[in-house]
Amino acid sequence: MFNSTAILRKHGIPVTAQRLALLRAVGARPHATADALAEAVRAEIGTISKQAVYNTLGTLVEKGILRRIQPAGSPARYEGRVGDNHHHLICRSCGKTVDVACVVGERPCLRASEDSGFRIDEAEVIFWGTCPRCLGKDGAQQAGPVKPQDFCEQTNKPPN
Amino acid sequence: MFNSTAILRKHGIPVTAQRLALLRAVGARPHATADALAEAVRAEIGTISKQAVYNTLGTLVEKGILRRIQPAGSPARYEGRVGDNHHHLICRSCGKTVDVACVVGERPCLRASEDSGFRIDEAEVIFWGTCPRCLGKDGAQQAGPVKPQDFCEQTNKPPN
DNA sequence: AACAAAATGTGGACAGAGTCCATTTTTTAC
DNA sequence: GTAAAAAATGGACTCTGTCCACATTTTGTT
Ligand SMILES: [Mn+2]
Ligand SMILES: [Mn+2]
Ligand SMILES: [Zn+2]
Ligand SMILES: [Zn+2]
Repeated sequence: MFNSTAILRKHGIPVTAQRLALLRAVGARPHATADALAEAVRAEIGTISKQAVYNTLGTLVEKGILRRIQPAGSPARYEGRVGDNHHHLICRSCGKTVDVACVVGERPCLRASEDSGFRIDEAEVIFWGTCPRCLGKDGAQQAGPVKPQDFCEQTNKPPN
Repeated sequence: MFNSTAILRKHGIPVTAQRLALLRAVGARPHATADALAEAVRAEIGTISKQAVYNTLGTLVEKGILRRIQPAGSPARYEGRVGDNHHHLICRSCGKTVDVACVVGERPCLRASEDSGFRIDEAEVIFWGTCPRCLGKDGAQQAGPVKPQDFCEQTNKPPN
């Protein structure tokens, strides 16, 4: 109720109920989609427009307050863990997304073998695989992929 | 006129004019989008439906004949360079995409610091930066980003 | 070469994610 | 408290990609 306010003020961003609620929602649901965050905010303050969600998340990402990741096959996801240049590990079957610490820390953490004259500022790494739940108990692939909706505990949205 | 045919036959995929044309189009335009490939095919054989494009590219990716990459902020891109697990370097300003050799070769080429019980099969790496053209001559950022359309030589689509 | 079954291609409706825009409401600065 | 600036709203719209029913082409078998 004041921490988020301070963050917005510090960055010169006008403080609104929608922004505060979004910031709280992201804090509670790392790697959530814009849509999942919108629903979370609606549950808390009643209503927020799709546009306010996108505008706010966009602004917060620009200011470096949030981080946006856009894995293949998924809408964008947002998280409050910024500044540590960590990476992600995503289940191909159910979409479960977990953080993976970067051993280097600062970005870009990898060096490209040839830079083709580019000035490289980031090395984005996504590890793809199958999560423990989607693996059979013996490590074999289960019959059908676990549907994302079957899965998430807090929301009935694709998990994480 | 026979190489692509052989590839399809080898994988048990029925040979159609659309598939042959798509395969040629991808060969000539690495990292092109489905839409750009559709236009290229239309220029060559007159017409192809959007659905045939998506179905065929999907099948070819499944069979390992093509590779699909889905960088943030871009529609999917396709390339015929498969089996070498190379990575990509993308210009944030204009979208120019170039291959970066993987020093390891086989995938997953990176080890995650903790696997959280996942069975990891791929480490996807995208280097983000600014291409030589989008950098000023002294390395300073230009005033405005170069629009993708201003850029590509062969097509008037977003480059590479 | 001709045929039937299987697989593809086609066009058009539709869906998901995100953007644009005019208008209304809220926040900020004085 | 007021006025200017910034955000929020909601609805139209765009861009990628998918679904579906039906027409056409490929295959592989006579
Ligand atoms: Mn994360
Ligand atoms: Mn490539
Ligand atoms: Zn899973
Ligand atoms: Zn560029």
